[in-house]
Amino acid sequence: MKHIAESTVRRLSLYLRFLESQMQRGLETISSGDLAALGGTTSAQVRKDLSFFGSFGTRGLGYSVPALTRRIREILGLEREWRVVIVGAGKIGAALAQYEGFRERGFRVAAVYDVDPARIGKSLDGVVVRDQRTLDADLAALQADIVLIAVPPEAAQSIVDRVARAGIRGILNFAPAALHAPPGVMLRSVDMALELEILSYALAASK
Amino acid sequence: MKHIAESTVRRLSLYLRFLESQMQRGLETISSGDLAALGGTTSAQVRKDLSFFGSFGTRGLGYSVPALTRRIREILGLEREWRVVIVGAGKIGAALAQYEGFRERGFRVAAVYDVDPARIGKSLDGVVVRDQRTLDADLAALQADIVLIAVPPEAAQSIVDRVARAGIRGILNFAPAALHAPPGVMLRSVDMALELEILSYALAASK
DNA sequence: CTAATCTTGTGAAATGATTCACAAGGCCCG
DNA sequence: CGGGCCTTGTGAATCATTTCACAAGATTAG
Repeated sequence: MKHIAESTVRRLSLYLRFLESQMQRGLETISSGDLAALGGTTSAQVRKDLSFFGSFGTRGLGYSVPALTRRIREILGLEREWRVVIVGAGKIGAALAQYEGFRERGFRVAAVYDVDPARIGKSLDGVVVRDQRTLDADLAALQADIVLIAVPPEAAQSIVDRVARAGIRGILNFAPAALHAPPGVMLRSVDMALELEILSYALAASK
Repeated sequence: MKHIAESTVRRLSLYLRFLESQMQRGLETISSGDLAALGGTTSAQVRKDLSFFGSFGTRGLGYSVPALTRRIREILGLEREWRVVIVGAGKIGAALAQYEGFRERGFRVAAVYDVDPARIGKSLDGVVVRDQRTLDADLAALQADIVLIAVPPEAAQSIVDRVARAGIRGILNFAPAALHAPPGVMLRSVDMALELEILSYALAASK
């Protein structure tokens, strides 16, 4: 299939959120304009986004809410459950381990790791923190699909290298560090301080 | 000034990180190629990014690390301290309140709010959780610049409305909800489940 | 059945971002 | 001091994304 822009995938996720909330209200159909209003975009953008994957709408009427919901979940790969391993059980790692939003959307936290003996053995919402030395060996048995990195920035790259070698193909990094992954491994970063700096720029520039 | 793309500002933040680490090592100058290698981009991109704000380099030599560091900090509005208020003291809010990365980069957590009596009064790294009912009235006295939203998704929009009315012009939202801010208010969202869904898409599509 | 009204799907146009390519400037060595 | 070697700064070209605009399909009302 042709390459799809990340911005398109991001919007599909948003549409899905909205569709799910509309489904709960029992709405049967929805137009591209309605979907656009939520996402802060335009109806043409919505139709173009969907058109990359086929044509799911009915002219004159709009989209079937249940059918489009199902189709987007399928496109995003959300039919299945994804098994997530968190590395780092500090403030951020612990908060992620207990975050409801992951479970709700089909991401199951299979294990949490740390190096600190004071943290190892503690339970976070039913998941016991394990010794990071066993991480590499455990990954296959855990059937882990995705690794979340929540360790100090100087330790982050070595985690990427280790889990990539162990066959992990998806990594979401929360450490404020610029990391590099080998080809075939998808690495994304969420950098909270950096997001604040973008706000800082905007506030300072608009003065 | 001409409008600057968000992707450019994002990269400037990354360059700054790298420059600061090079400064500690005492390096005097750096080339666009070196900066590019870190950010996973190209030397032309680095030069173009910087060229929007002036010309700071020396042909044949590169950029002065201290001078470029200072200049980027200035561009991003980071010479001053920004006062941040966190709304919501649940798992995520508490983790954000204690996050080192903010303090390190000049963002000072001035106050934390919650509605839950069980949380109000507790201390998070020296900041006492306050009653959310006093939020609107407190904001001016706190001289808050930026609000971080870490409340349940259904409560998030009303926080945006309240703090915008109180004069806040920068908001960073961590709730998985599509929010809308009035004109003149900069609103960004960090949606952790959505980042996982983008990974999910990539993993499912590459099969 | 026809007319009026919606709303999709999609080429084409417009806009935006990145990459290319090279002249110009500055350093260093002999 | 002159030649060789780097590296910047920047128009122009390429590539990507968004917006426009409209034909075509589908519904509803009379």
